Amino acid sequence: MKRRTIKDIAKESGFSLSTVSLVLNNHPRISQATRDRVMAVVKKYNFFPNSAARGLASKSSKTLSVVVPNLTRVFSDIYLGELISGIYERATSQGYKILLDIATAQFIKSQEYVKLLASRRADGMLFIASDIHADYLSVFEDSPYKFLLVNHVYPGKKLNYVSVDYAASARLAAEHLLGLGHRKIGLIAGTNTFTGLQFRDEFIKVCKGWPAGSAQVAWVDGGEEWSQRGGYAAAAKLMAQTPDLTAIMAANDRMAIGAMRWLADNRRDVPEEVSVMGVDDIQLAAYVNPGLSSIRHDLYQVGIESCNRILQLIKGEIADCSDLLPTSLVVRGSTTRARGGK
Amino acid sequence: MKRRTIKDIAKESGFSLSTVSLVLNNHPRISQATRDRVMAVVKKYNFFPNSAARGLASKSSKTLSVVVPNLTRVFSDIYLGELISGIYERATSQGYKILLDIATAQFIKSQEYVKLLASRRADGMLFIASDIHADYLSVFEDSPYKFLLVNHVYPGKKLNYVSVDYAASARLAAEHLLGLGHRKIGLIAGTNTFTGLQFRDEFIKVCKGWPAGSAQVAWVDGGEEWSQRGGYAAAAKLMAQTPDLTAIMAANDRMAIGAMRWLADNRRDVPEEVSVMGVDDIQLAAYVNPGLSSIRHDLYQVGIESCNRILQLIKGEIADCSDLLPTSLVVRGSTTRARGGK
DNA sequence: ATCCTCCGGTAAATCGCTCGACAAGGCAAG
DNA sequence: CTTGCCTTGTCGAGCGATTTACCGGAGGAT
Repeated sequence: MKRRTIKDIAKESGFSLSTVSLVLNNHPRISQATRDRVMAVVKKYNFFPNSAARGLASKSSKTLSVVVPNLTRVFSDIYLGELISGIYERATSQGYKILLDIATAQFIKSQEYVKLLASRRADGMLFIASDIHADYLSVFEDSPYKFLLVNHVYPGKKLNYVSVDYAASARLAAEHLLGLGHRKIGLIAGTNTFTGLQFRDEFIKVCKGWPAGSAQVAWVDGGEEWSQRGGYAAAAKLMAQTPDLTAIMAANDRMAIGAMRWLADNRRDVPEEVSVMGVDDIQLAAYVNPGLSSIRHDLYQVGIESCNRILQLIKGEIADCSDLLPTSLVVRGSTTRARGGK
Repeated sequence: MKRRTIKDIAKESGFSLSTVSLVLNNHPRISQATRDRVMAVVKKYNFFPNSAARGLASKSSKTLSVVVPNLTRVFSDIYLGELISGIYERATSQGYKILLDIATAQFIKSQEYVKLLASRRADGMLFIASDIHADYLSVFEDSPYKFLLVNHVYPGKKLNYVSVDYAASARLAAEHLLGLGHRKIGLIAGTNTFTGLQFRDEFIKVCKGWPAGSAQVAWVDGGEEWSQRGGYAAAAKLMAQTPDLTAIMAANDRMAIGAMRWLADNRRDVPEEVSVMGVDDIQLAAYVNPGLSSIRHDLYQVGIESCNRILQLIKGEIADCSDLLPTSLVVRGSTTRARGGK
């Protein structure tokens, strides 16, 4: 079975090269009759136009680059799943394909992030892998490349982004715990992203300034990976350091679940002795015992929106983008009124 | 900043178009001196050759298509994470990029799976999304397209595959439980994949034929998604149906964890009353309480191996491929000697 | 009948790079 | 001094589409 080209289709259908091309691109210029006759041949051979040739001539690859963080086994992260599903959904519906990359040391070092766009392998880039050391992203400030941070921000750099509003989440979480009377709160923070820092700072700020009586916050770092394991260790550290705290707030659900696990292993009842709260509202949050109170982050929606935006940037419909999406409180069994609270 | 081409580099460096091309492809034909002078200009402009043009001229996209199943939020699945990480690792080291797709209804219906290869958008396809209804994959039997099933098999079709040996896993699991004296076993099976069926059949066969006394196996379907939720429901059904069983075997860890959850909710002690066992040995297996006994499936390795194979197929180094990778038993706290057992 | 629009289709110039065939120059051997 | 070979670089013909400008003919208006 020899490889066919548009030329073969043209010959067989009796029309010109250009006509076939126009048909393949649904150009209105072509009459229905011609269209049908050409398509019959296309179907007959199950012909699909060469995409490299297409890309070369049209100067567009119809491809989006998606860069995810280099966590050890990265996709285990539910967080990414939602995001990518959302992106895929939008991208596909617009005829775009997704090129997947992991932000490994090698990826950064070899400048793959700019190579992808410079070589036109991708028309735009959705970057989910940002952290506070991603200084190399400066290339994209005022560049002609279409670039967007997904669920991240980079204060001080002019970079497009679509993200959940982490400061708002911090506020919701703090208000929930404070409202339950908690005044000694342990915070397991993620400090390797700007959104993580925003969350921590805002959370502490709200606790300090609470009208009904300021609360103490002891915070520890939950580790680079925001993992269950990290949350487990962090809880241990927190409880050793401040044995009398009545609530633990973790910057994501996985760390919160790790913390709950430590508390269970050490015979501390949740929520009777210690309330625990997470962020993201991953599926598993409803499945642990007791159910984990959380802040709902609709990452699927962030994926959809990010993709919408990057496509608009590519089409030139917008010049830049900085969206913050709202979040909401989800109360389950893991948080309750502080023991000994008023 | 205007878009540069290889021609600009040629002009500026004083060499011909072809020379620059050869330099960029590390062709040995070119002397070090020339190479250096050309590369200086390339670096100066941070030039990256247009990949569409490259693909067109070289008839190779240096891209691999990876197709994952259409579970609701697909990447939440740890299973896939390992696989994709392994694939990415290999692919990248060989200069290949990864094009990601989800096997949605639309994907199947529009024949994207063949379009990707026919349009040369990808040089080969790694298909992780197979199930027993994937009949459309017949296109790839004896086709010129480079296609490989990842961690799946398709009895009756001549398709390349690299998979963990599910029958061997079934044997290991059965022998473990039987060795602990279990004679009434509930099986939560996955019946929408051939590997799932192989596992079920082999498990039952070993139980029936056990030398020290054949065991009864009651099996139920864990659902299409092999999820925690499915495992939970399946456990309920199983215990209602056969209240006196002493062990539950689930075809993957997530269903096993769901089952454990049901047992906990219904005050049945694990493993004292009911032993529970899973398959895959996902990270979470060590994190539940008690730790989940499982069969270790090194999916990362499957990813690596799959990628190796598809690259060999592409290069024509091999003509077909059917690899089964070994598995091993991991004993944790969730399985113990059957109560009332001999 | 003449002129002017549309309408539907086509010719041909790209797009930016690869690679096999060819050429020039240097050097060793005959 | 040829001849022949080796090394290094260049020519130029594609690769398979897109897209702009052009063109012939059918109607409609004058």
